[in-house]
This record gives sequence, structure tokens and C-alpha cells, in this order.
Amino acid sequence: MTETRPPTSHDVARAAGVSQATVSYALTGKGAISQATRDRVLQAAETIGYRPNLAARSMRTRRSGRLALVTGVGADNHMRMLGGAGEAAAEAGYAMETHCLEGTAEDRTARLLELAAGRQFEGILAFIPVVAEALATASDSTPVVTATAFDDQMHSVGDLADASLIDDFITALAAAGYRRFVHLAGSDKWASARSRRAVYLAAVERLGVESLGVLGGDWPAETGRRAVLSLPEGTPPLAVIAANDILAAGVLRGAAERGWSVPGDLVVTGWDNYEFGGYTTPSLTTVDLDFREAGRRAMRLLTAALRGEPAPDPTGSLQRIVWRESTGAAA
Amino acid sequence: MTETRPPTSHDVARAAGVSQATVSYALTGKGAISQATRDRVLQAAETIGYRPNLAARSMRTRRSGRLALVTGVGADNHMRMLGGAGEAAAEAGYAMETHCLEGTAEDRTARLLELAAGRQFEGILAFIPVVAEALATASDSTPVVTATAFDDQMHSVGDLADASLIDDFITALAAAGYRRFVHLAGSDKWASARSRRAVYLAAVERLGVESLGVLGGDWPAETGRRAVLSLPEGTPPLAVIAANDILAAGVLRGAAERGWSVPGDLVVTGWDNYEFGGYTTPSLTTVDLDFREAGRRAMRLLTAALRGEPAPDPTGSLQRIVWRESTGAAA
DNA sequence: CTGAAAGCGCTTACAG
DNA sequence: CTGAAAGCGCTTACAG
Repeated sequence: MTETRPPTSHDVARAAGVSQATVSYALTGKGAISQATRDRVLQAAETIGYRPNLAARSMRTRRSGRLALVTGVGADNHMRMLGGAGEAAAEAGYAMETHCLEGTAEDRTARLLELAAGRQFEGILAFIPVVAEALATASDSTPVVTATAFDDQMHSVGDLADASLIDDFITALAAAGYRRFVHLAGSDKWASARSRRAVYLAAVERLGVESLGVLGGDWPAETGRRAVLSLPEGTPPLAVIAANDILAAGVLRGAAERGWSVPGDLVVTGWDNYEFGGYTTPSLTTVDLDFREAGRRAMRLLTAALRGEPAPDPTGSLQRIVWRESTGAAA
Repeated sequence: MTETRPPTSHDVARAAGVSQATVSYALTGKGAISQATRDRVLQAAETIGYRPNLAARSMRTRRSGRLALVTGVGADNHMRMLGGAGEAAAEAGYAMETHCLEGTAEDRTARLLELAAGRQFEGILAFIPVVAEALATASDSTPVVTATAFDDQMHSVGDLADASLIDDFITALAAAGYRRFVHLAGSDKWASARSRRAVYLAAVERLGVESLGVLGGDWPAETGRRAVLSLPEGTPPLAVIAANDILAAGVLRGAAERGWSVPGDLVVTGWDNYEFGGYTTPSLTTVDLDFREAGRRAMRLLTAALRGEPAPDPTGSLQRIVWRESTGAAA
């Protein structure tokens, strides 16, 4: 029943028979402490169950050792990225905490600026779109690395926004005889959606195939279904390049409702390699993304910036096409 | 170029022409401060952009104001629960940070105990299974509310582990003429999986219908597919009660591979109402869960415990059956 | 190699 | 209603 307080470095000092300063030196490994003393201190800390008070340390060092990761509630991919980001943060000696921000891009930006102004984080990594200009004006506060910066900087190394595999899809499908394409785009707030759209437009142009245009513009499956239902009679054979698997699932559904066979009347590609995509009938051709590693790289971008180091230049693509039934024999 | 430090309460005091203590009283609203002085202080704080140093406050108050939410990388549902939990934490005046824990239940439990021992959190809420006994021994550290506790306490109020709608599924399907059932269970580390299994067994018993038993035992879609492929020829007509939509997607796939029609030869129910389930062919009958509210309620359980208040007793189920094509006309 | 001392920025009795 | 002062638990020059 005694209100027992957690042990402090003073308690460790008493137990080890040294001064409190020596405890601090032994624990941080900074002072010049004899091995014998250090061992004694470590031993004492262990036995009495000492844990440094992080708030006190933080106040002295003016460093919180904390990083914020900003994400949204809807973005399921982010769950996969969290693990990698947390791992990279831990490697760099930071604690990472996740904040789910909702509302419009403006709302989220406002909340993010609050987080930055609060000064409790040494850096912030944003996985969701925010208003870049607003961030720029707040330059004297907490450093923020946004998904956009991530996209831009890592464009050449196989990152999330690298949409070059869209070109591979279209090239393979054109070689298999498809001449009529349509793109189902995601929300253009996302760099990944914008670049998939851009690569699509460039590829159809380059290959001289017919494009029925860019449909969609947001992520729900219903958008994919509606898009197919809106197509004129006699459209097939058609190749649909969808911006992700959810949209592609909507396409499959729309095709089924119209009595269009897949593959056959229509082929479709997705993106993200969601688990369900391997189990639809037909199963979905898609792009597998190593979200975990993407999260890790994004976080490394932030920690490198905090240390004033140049951004790491990782090698190896995080993307890989998974050919499945929805594109027939096009692979 | 001047290394400009963030303003402190001292700076506010100087600007407002009062003592630093008065600033603290005005800001926390605790002291007896005249309205005029308070306004002057607030005004001064505003103009110089003052933000309280949370580490310093925390050291004095011995309260971090921080809560940890423990989740896993695979659990996509949790993304939906995070928003609600964060909201409830904020309402209670806490900052919530998410930690993704991986590995076995033992690994995760060890990491959770570390988090608890670190004493930087006032409480911890776990969405993933941990070893309950290990938690109990560490009773003097940070309070932990686990998914299991959540499941137990809220059993009667429509929570995540309430599986009573499984009975509704089976009753309706039996009434529609189905006489042969099979359950596709999730991992029994999860209370929700265990209770769905239990309700299934009770329902087939009560209704006197034939059960081919409980298959599965983990969450991947492949498990659902394999289960269907393992069924003997001549099994249909059959009703499959799957523990979630992913497993149900595997069932759909397995049925397609065997040439069994759905609905017809086989009907199937899922759980969780994943977006894709509305777009499979046939679309999946499932249970819609208000994950956001579930997250909110779980967090309230923790904050109530921290305040020594009784657990809130929310009303209203979070669950609702969504009848779709995969069960034919059974609704 | 070790210790005494200052101070990080707050909150909160205690005087007045 | 307001101010002077102590102290939360650390880190880090500075002496010795």
C-alpha cells in the first residue's frame, strides 16, 4: 500500500556507492568511467529495476527522441508501412508515434502544423497528402518529410510513386493484341495516382494504341464498377489499367454485371497486391509493393535529414508485377 | 542565423508584466487569477507563440499524458479502430501513440512489458493477443487493457467478440433449407475467433443440423480455399460459415475451382464487411462492424480505468448483418 | 577517473 | 489576487 515511486538515478547511486553524476556517465556511456565502476552501476541499476525518466532527460538534452508519423484512417496500406517505419526509427534511436489525421487536406495540414508547433517531436513523417505550401511557411519549427517529398526524392529508386510498371502492363497487353485502353485513376491528391495517370498517358501515346481516356478519380471500388457500367455497348475487347486492386475489383464486378468475360472481353490490372486479389475469379494481375521496406526508407529519409546527413540512396526496386488470370495470356 | 529558442513561460511573464508563476496559473486555469490578468497573459502567450514544454510539465506533474496503443502490422481492421481510439484518448486529455508489435504472442508480450516498464505511458491498450498471465505479474507498472479484457467486459453490448450473429446466419440458412454446415475458424489466439467458433457449435447443436466440423484455424485466404478443396465430392449443398471476409474470399475461389456454384451448391458468410466483399461475384454476405466506435469504446475502457471510474456501459450494437448474393435468398 | 553543482522549464504549496 | 521559492530527475561543464 505504500505509494512506491520508481527508482531514480539517485537510488542507483546509493545502491552502487557512487555519486549520481557517475550513474549518469555510466549509463549514457559518455564520461570516462572505469570499467569496474561502470559494471557496478549497471548491476545496481538492474537489480533495483531502474528506468531513466525520459521527461527529465528530455528536458536537459532538449531532445525528445520522438518522431511523429502521420497517417489516415482509410489508408490500409499504411498499416503495412508502419512496421518498417517504426523499425527504422528505432534503429536511429527514436520512438515513433502514429497520428491518424482525418478530414480534408486542409484540415489535416492544420493538424499537422499543430503537431509541428507543439515541439514535442524532433521530426514528422507524413504518409498522407498535405498542403505543401503551408508546410513551407512553418520552416522554423519541426522538420516535416511528406509523402510528396518522399515521392519526389525517391522517384528513381522504385518507390511508391514510381509508376513505370504501368508502361510494362500496357506494352505487354499491346503485344498481346489489345488496342483499346482505359485508365481508372485514383485521387489526384496522391502523387502515386498522378504518376500512374501520367505513365498511362505517355504509354498509350508512345505505343499508338487507342485510349478511351481517364476515368475514376478516387479510390472506392464503386468507382471502378460505375466506370465499367458507363462504357458504351460494343466497347470490348478492352484493357483496363486500374490505379489499385480495389478499383480493379469494382471493374471485375462491373464486367460481370454486363456479362463481359474477364479475360476475354476485358482484361484488367490492379496495383498493391491486396490479399483478396489472388482469390477473385479471375484472380487479379497486380503490382506487389514491399510496403514494409517503403516505410523503412521513408523513415530513413527523415532521420537522415535530422542528422544533416545526405538522403540514403537505396538500391533495388520495391515493385514487382504479379501476373494472374485477369490479363489472360498477356504475360 | 541566431539559434532562437522556443519561448518559455518566463518570456510570457516578461511580455505580460507578471511573474512566471502567474503565467502558469493563468494557463492551467488553476490559480485564482483575475480575469484581466488572465487575458493579458493569454494574449502575451499568443503573440509570442508560446507552447508549454511538455517534458518540463510532465516532470513536475509526474504525468506524461500519453497512452500507448499496441497493434500488429497485419491487422487491417485496426487501422479503422485507430481513429476512434485516438479520438477517445484526445477527449480524455491524452496523447495516444501507436506501437506495431510483431512476432509471436510471447515476443509481443515481452515488448509490451518493456513499454509498460518504461513508465512513459500512463496506460496501454492492446488490440492484439498477448499473454495475459505475464501481464498480471507486472501489476505494479503501467495499467494495460487488453483486447481480451475488452472482449470479456463488453461481451453483452455488441462488441468485437460478440459472435451471436453467427447464430442468426445459421438459423436463417437452416430455415432456407440448408442441412449441412461447416465452420471456417480464425486463429484461436483471438477471442473473436474463439467465440465465433463457440456460437457456431452451439447453433448447429441447437438446430439439429449436420456439421462437417470446424476447419481452418488461421486467417489467410488460402486457408479458405484449401478447406473447400479438401471437402469430399458430393458435399453440396453446403453452408460455410467463415470467420471473416478474407477466408470467405478463399472459399469463393475454392468453390469456383471445383465448379461449385455459389449460391446454389454452396452458400458462404463472412465477417468484417471489407470493401472488396461487396464486389466479388457473388458478393459476400457478411457482418458490418463499426470499428471506429469499437476503437472508441476500447479506449474509454482504459481511460475510465485510469481515472478509477467504472467502465462505461455503452448501448447499441456495433454489428449488423449485410445480406448479399453469397447466401442466395436466405435472408 | 569521480564528485559537487548548476540548470533544463515547468507546477504548486506557501506567504503576503 | 499575485509573487518568491522549491523541486521534479536528469546531463554536463568544471574541479579535483
